[in-house]
Amino acid sequence: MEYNFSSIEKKWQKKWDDNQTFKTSDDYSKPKFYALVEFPYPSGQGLHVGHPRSYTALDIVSRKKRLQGYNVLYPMGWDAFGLPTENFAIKNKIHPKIVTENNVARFKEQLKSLGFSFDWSKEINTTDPEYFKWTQWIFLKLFEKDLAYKKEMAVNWCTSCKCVLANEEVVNGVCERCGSEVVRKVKSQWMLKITEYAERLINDLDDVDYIERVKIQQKNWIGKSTGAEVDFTTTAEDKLTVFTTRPDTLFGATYMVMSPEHPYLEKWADKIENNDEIKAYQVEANKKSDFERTELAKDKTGVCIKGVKAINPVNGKEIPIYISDYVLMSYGTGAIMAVPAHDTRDFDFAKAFDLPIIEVVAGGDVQNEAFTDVATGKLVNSGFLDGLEVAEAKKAIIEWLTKEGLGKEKVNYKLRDWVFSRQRYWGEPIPIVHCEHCGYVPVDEKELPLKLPDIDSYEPTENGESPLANIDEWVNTTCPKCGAPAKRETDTMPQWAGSSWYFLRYIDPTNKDAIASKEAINYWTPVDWYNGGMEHTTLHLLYSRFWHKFLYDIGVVPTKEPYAKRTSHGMILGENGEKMSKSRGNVVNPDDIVNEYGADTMRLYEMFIGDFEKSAPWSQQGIKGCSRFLERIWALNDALVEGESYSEKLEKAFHKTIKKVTEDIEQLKFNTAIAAIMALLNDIYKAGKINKAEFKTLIVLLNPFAPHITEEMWEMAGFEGMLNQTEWPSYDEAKTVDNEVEIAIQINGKIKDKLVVAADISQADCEAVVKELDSVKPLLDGKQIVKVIYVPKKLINIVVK
RNA sequence: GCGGAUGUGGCGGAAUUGGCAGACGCGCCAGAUUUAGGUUCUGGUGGGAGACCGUGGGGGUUCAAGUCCCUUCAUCCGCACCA
Repeated sequence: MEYNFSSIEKKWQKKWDDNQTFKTSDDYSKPKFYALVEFPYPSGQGLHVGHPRSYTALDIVSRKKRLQGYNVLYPMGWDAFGLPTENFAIKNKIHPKIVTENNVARFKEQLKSLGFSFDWSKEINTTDPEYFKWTQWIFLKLFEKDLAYKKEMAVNWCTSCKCVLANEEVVNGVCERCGSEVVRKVKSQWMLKITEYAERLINDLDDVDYIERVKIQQKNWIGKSTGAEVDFTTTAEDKLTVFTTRPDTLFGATYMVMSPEHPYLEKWADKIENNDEIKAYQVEANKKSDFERTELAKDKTGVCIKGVKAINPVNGKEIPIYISDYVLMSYGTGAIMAVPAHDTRDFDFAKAFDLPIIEVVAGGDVQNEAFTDVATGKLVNSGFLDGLEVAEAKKAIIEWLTKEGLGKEKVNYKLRDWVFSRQRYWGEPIPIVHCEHCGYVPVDEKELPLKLPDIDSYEPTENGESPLANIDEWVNTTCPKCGAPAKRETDTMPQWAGSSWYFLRYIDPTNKDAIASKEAINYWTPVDWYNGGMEHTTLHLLYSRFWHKFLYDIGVVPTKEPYAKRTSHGMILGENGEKMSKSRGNVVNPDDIVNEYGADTMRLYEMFIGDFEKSAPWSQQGIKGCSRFLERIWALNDALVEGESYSEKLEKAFHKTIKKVTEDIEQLKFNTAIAAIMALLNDIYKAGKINKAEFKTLIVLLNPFAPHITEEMWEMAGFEGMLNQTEWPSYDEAKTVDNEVEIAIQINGKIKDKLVVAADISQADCEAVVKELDSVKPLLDGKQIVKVIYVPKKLINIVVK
């Protein structure tokens, strides 16, 4: 009978649906396994071939875990708020809600056509008011705990989206989404104090099983550095405080630099003699975006402040103060002490402005190059620090500063607070009311969800306000506290809000009284295995860890970390090895593959394509190999025989394959698991027949990868029930070991021959046999045997002289 | 500049972590089946006529190196004046 994948796949997809085969059990006595993949943004383009790579991987894990007796939660939902939908809505004059519905319907159909074992009864959608009610609720809790605040600040402003972007959303100076120019603009924004969690976000990485590069990337992003804050007195009254990681070099500070935005410049205006020059520099600096400032201004520029000097607290020396845009207001204190001898930037600046360079750590040639090594070298020209090593000097100077009241130890982070406002319609409304008397007042929890009003125009206003600002009847309300007329917050939340906690909602998606029931949360958290893209490491993954820690602090969740294990899949590239994109014309549509080869082949190929964690180019030829493999599997229907037809060799091959596949799936090595099954099939073909027990084992092993064909073959062979209700095969360790092995015979490390021997042959016996071989004996003639290395089951190496 | 990876046949990729390099698949070659093409099946397939040579290049450690050490080159990704 022909392998008609199309009808087989439809048949089983319907059956699974009708029977709710993959519905998660409420039996909390069973061991649980929570498998999670990043839920997609339902874009108008439909599913990309990249999506199924992640989904298939954890579908394989989920299906295997179910067969192993776990209660598995493998859910799917929609991260549906966001700009592309809104832009499409504006352009085509369709409500974003409708656009979302259409896109979701398409995605869902595509996902179902691939046979994923999602529990669709747990489906969620971030744009559903019953969902975002809880997104808003979490925001109110953050507000209540002072972790949400409003602040006037320079923000990244996308000129095309007319919207604020988080730092993370600005890539190379342009908007990550639309590619338009991003400029700086001062606006009042809602912020979340993620910085308050910086230390815990670093430390708790020790307790989770994330792939190393994710941990490293998150740590780098948070950017912890330990140093000291030091107060410099000035000839103006104010102390100028700096942050430095090298307090040990304090004696070498020959000038100071303030950021052009430093508030002291205004304050000191009457003491500064060259205000015009400074103003001009500020204007220049302000014109540049952050990108230009860092990208183009490698040559140091700046202006010396005339009329105010600073005093180095360690030696009382008067030193000049400059302003320069290489010092950022947003990091540390907005001012630095400059030690040109031991910092490359300070060195460049000192050279440009002809400032003195004083060596305080010996070991370099500081007149020609900054000496930044901290591991070697001892302090010089540094008074009481002389002779100490850098680490000792750090300790000593911090002690001294603390004692003298001139400074203290200090930790700084690169991580900034999270800009949480968007001037857009299609997002969760921020549930805050602004009252002239009471300030920012939270909307009463009972009022949630605070829904979006239906409006005709979703365009942001020219002055950058949210479209909601135009809806008077929505904006105007009363203060929940004092009852006076008040105005609603018109900004909405960023797309990251809904995805920061979605894995909790899957647990109990229809709960009206809480994010999820306590019992369910206690059972299901943390997520056991979360797979997603590397691009979400510093955005979604960090944000959701932050929210989860907050929810832990307020007693909503029982675990400090949301995800016990995090892995990441590589990209699927176009056939030409480049990233798939419309403009490159190398996009592969998953629908076409499913139509031409079937879902099982598609799934198999995406897993066989290469190392799961690395990117790999698509190949139309390669997919044929997987299609052929399934055809060969299917053909076994005709090779099926009754009774015990085991050859011992084939039996061992089975046990080895069970072991390999079982282990490989856990280790993300899907490609080699499939290769092992292919090799086993080759062995079966050599035998020419297969008995029922072997057949059963084979199709169960293959089932997680190719669920439709294996269910069909299960049914055709007359096994009981559905395959997905059976058990994962076990193996006998003893039967994975061969009795006879081929070992390599080496003379001086070069292979001269191979020999089949009993696996447990002794070295002496083996040596005796080997030395008499025709291929070996002449080579030993007249030589002295220095030693013999024998590695059981591997090789024997005779070293001669 | 800093951080992270990667480099193995014509191609995608394996290699139990120091022990027979190239599993598995694609492609290719030959044979069988077929009127033929396609499909399918069987066999072969790193290079070299050979001794031998082969995991980006060079050096080293070792009985033994894709794997460890030093050095160098190339490509990709992330961050980027973070004091």
